[in-house]
Amino acid sequence: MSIEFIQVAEEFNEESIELPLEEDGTLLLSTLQGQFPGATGLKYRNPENKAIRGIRLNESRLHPPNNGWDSEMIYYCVFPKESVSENKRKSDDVMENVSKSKVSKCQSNKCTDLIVLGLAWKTSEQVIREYFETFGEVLMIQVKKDSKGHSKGFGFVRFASYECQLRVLGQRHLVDGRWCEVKVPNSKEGTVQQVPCKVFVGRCTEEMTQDDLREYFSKFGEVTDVFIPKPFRAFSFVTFLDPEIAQGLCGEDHIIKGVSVHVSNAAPKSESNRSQNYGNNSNGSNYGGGRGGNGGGGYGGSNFNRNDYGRGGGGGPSGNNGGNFMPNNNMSGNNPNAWGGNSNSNRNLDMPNLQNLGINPGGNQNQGSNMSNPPMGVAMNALNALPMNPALVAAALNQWGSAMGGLLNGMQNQGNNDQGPNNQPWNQQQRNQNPPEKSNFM
DNA sequence: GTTGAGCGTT
Repeated sequence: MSIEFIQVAEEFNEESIELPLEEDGTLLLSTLQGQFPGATGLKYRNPENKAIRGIRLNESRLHPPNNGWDSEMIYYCVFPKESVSENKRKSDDVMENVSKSKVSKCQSNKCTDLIVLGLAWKTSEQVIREYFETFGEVLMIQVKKDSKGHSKGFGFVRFASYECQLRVLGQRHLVDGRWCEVKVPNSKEGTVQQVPCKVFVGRCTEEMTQDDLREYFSKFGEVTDVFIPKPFRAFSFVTFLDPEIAQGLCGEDHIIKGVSVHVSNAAPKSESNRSQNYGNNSNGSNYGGGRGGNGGGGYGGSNFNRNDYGRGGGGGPSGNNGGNFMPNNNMSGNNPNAWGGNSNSNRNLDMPNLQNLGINPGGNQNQGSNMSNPPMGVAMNALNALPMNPALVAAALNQWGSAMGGLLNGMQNQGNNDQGPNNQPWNQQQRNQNPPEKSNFM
């Protein structure tokens, strides 16, 4: 009666792989991740009502649906937001291109220790290692502990390849039942030069879909995100896995669907542009920046539509419009001046989120300093002072924004409101479709 | 035995 394998595919319309079940009928998450690095769960289409159903996940085991696994069914991987679902394809070529290009002279693609925030107290280095090894070779895992040997809830990870580092920074992480954040540590600030992954694509037409852009730009390297503002605004953002690919495209014209588009840096430009406002706090949201005070909330009220389960971080302090940024308008006169105050029409933030904008809300990289978390303008000034290519500077912001985006997407609910018993995050429970066992967390 | 923003030799 029981089956030994189930069919799993990365995406719809992709070929499936048979994955072995355990004796108890569950599928180990590690088994899944062995074939699909970065996957955090499974889903399938319920034949009865066509709805997508999630597979129960508990203690790193995927449990069969109530009526058991169906050997005829294809189960599909679930990836965290911003996860790269095409890892199997382009990554090798990308890194080839990169390593053969101008990168080596620039230390931007060096791995650094990454801080992992939000670990469960219980989580061991071994468990963390097993998790991150699904992304690639791990050189070091460290959990910081107090004198009694109890975890402080954070640690460090170091990858062997920069590609892995990029992937990991670009998403959030479910480690041992907790959503964790991985960032470049503050101590590395300024040391690590991050390069922009995101480009601005100007002169887009309304006919260009996300898929069109993705397909077109994928030939240069792995595309991890395509953002098209709605309503239509004649530009979009394309994010590549590899920043060098992104850099290489900047300044170029490309023809997509017979239309010439212009690629430029998706980054804040100069001081002069910075007084602009991303618009409208009409829904109470705030793209951060502006307040001179602490680096706390500011984004709490934002509505990140792309997140299915991380919502509800009730309104952070509204950071009254300081420190906002224009995308780089200098390259193409065609970039619509769209960020500025138009926008009562954008009710629910179909505007790009922080990540798409490449913005570091609240200057969080300066935590722990006495700089009172300067708004971006200040950060930019500081960065401009560095002997770096301004494009790379912009990129750094981009990267930070990325990390922050992950934070916003993933961390919003964890540990604040609405937690279950024992401080278990309900969002986790929702994902698991059942309340987590206590043993999951403590 | 509690905690949940943070930033690494212990």
